[in-house]
Amino acid sequence: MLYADLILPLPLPGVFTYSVPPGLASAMAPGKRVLVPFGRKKIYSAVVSRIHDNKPADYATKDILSVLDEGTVILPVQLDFWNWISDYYMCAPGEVMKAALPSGLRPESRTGPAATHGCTGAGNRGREDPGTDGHNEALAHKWLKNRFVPKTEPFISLHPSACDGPALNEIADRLNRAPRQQELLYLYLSESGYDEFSAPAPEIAQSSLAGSPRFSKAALKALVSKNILQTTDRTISRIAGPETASRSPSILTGFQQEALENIREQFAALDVVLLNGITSGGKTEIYIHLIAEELKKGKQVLYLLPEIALTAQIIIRLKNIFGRKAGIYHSKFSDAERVEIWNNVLAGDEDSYSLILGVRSSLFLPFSRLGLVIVDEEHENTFKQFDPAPRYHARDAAVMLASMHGAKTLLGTATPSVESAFNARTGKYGQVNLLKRYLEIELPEVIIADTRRARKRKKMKSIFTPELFEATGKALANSEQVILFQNRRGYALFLECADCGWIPFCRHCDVTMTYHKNSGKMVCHYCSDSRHPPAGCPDCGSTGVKARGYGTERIEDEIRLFFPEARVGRLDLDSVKKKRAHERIIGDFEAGSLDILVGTQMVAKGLDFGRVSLVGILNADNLLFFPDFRAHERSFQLIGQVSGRAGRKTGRGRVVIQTGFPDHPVIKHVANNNAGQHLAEQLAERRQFLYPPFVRLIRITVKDRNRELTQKAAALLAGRLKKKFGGRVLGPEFPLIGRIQNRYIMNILVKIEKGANLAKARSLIRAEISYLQTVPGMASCQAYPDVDPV
DNA sequence: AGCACGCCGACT
DNA sequence: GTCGGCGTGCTC
Repeated sequence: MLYADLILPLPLPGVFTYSVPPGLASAMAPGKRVLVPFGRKKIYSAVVSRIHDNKPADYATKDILSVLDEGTVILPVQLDFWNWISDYYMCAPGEVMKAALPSGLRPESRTGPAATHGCTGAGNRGREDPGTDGHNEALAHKWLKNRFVPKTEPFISLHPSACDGPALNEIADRLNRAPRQQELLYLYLSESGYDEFSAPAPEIAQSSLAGSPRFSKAALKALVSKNILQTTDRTISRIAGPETASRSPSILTGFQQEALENIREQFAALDVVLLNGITSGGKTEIYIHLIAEELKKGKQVLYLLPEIALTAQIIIRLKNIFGRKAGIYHSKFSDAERVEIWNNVLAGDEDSYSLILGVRSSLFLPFSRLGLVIVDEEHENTFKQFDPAPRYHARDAAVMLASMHGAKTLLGTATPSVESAFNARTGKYGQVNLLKRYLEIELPEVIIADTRRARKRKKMKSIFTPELFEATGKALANSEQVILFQNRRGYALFLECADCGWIPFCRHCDVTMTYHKNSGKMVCHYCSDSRHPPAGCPDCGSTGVKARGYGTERIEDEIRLFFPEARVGRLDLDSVKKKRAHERIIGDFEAGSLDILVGTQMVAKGLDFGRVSLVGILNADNLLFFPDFRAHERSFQLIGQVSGRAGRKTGRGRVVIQTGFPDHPVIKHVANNNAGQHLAEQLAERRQFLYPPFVRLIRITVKDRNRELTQKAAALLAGRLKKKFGGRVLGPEFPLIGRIQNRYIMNILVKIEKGANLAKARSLIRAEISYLQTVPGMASCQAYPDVDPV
C-alpha cells in the first residue's frame, strides 16, 4: 500500500498522510495536486509532498479522492524551498502553500467531478468550466469578477457642441476673462493637432497635457462644465511596455564597467554579492547587463523589488530591452493573471518568461533553471512579510532559493542593511562599490537646521526653520522643485482638549486617532476605524479641542499658506488610495506641473525626478528616537534615500534636515556621507547589546481579547522559556501599541547566539507554544513566533 | 482555520 | 421549557 504526505492549505503543523488507492498510484507524484476529504466532510485540494510506504501507526488514513494534474505543478526544488521556509520561519507548510500558490491553483474546497480532471500545468482549467452547484458558481463568479481590471486614463476632446456651434474663435474670445481656460483651450488645439475641417475632434490623453505649465485642472473642469471640452475615460494597455525589444543595453560608463567586472569576479568565488551603488549611480544598467548574460546562457533571472519601487518606469525600461522575455509579477495583479504567469514560467520553454520582475511573492514562481536573483533596494524592511505567516524575509529567502538552484544572488542598494554590510565585511558576501554618480552629478549640500534653537528664538514659521523656509523660497523663485518629507500621514497627529488635555483614542487599538481634515474624520492608522471628532470635549465640555502635531496633510496646508503661488502635491498612503493616483501624482511632479511634493517614505523610493533642487526633512527626530534597535539604521537609510532625490540634473542640490539634536551621530554621518563610520557604530552597539547580526532574534507575540489573560499567558510562556534559555529571553514586554483591533499584545524576545543549535531552539519554542494551548483557560491565546523580526 | 460538540443565559 | 452564546478539541 502506498501513502502520500500532503500539504493542506491550513495553519496546522506538519503534513497529512493519506492512503493512495491502487488506481491512482500511477498518476501520483510529488508536486501534483490532489483532492482529499478532510475532517467532517470538507474536500480540500492538497499538494503531494512525498510518496512512501510507511503506514502510520496511530491513526487510520483516508483515501485520496482524485489527482488533479497530469503534470507536476510544483517543482521538486519548490517543495524544498517551501520546506525550508516553513522550517526556518516556524510556520505550517500549509501557510507557505497559501502564500506560494495563486488561489486559482488552489481551489480550496470544492465538490463534485468538475475538478477531477485537470490538464498538465494548467490547473486553472477546471475553473473555466465550473460545476453547476452554488459553491462553484460563487467561485466562478469571483473569478470572472477579478479577471480583468482594465486600466483607464482620462482623454480630452472638444465637446460636440463646440464643434457644431459658433466658430472656435468666437468661443475662445468669450474666454477672455478666463485666461487659464483660454490658454488650456489653445493648448488642447495645438497639441491635439485639431483641424476644423477634419471631424471628429481628436482625443488626447490628459496626462500628455498635464505636463505643460499652461495646463490647469481647474480650468479643465470649467471648460468641461461649459461644454467646450469633454473628458472620456479610455482603456489603456494593461501591462505597461512593449512586447518587442526595441533597445539594447546601453554602453556602461567606466565605473559601471569596472563594477560589472568586479561583480563577475566575486561571483566566481562567492554566491552572494552586495552592490553598494550610490543613488544615480546607474545600478539598473549593471543589472541589465547581468540579466542579458544569464538569458544568453539560457538561464532564468528573478529581479525582486519592494512593492513601492516596482513602478511603470522600471517596467518599461526592462520591457524595452527584454521585450516578451520579461514578465511582471505585482501584488495588484488579479488571480487569473498570477495563474497565467505561473503556468508561463512553469512551461519554461522558448516562449516563456525568462526574466521575472516582481515583488516578494514572486520568489514562489516555478523556476526551473534560475541563474541569478537580483534583490534591489536590499535594505528595505518591507521585504519582510509581517502578517500573515509565513513571516519570511524575501531577501534572505532569495539567497536560499538561489543556492537551491545553484544560482547567484546580487543585493543592490545605496544604503546597505547592517546585516548585509556585516556579511560583506566578514567575507560571507562579496562587495562591489559604485560610488560615483552617473554623469558626475554632485552630491547635495546638507544643511542641519536646529529646531530647538529656532523655537527658543521664536524663529520657527510653524513647521519651518528659517533655513528650510528660505531654501524653499529660493528654490521656488528659481522655478526648481522641492520635496518635503514627513514620516506621518494625516492632518494632525492627534486632537487635544486645550483645557483638560483629553485626547481621542481608537476604540479598538491603544493609539491616538489621527485627524484627517480632508474627510473631516479621525482615523486609526492601525485598524482604519474612523469617526467624527466631538463638537466639544467629552470630558470637560470645552470647545477648545485643537489639532496637535503635523501630518503630511496639514503640512500641505501650511505650505499653501506660506507659499500660496506654489503648486503642491501630496504623496502618501491616503493620497494614492484612488486608482492610478500614485502614477498621476508622480507624473505631475515629473512633468513639472507641481512645485512641491510633500510625502511620507513614498517620496524616497526610486523616483527619477530631474528638477529637484531641495529636499527638506521636516522632523528627523521622530525617526531617530523610535524605540527600536534598528531606529538609527533606518534613519540613516531613510534620510540618505530622501536626500538622494536632490540635485540630479540641475547641478548641486540641497538637503535641509530639521532636528532638535544637530549633534546626533546619525545626523552627522548622514551630513558627512560617512556610511563607514555609521556602520561601525551600529555594529559596536549591536555587539555590545546583543542584537543582530551578532545574535538571531525570534519574537513571540501573544495575543488575546482579554488583557489580563494576555499578560498572564505571556508571563507563563516567558517563564517557561527562561527555564530553557535563561537570560536569552527578554520580556514579556508591552509593545509600542498594546492593543490592535481589540486584541491585546505582549512580546517575548529570544536571542540565539550565532552558532547555537537553531533547530533545537526552534523546537523548544514550538513545544512551549503548544504547551500554552493546553493550559486550561489559555487555549484562546494566540502565540506566534516571528523569526528575524524587523 | 473551520467545524462540531457542549454547557450556561434571555426569550417564543 | 428552548435558542444560541462561544470555549474546547480535532482534523491524516
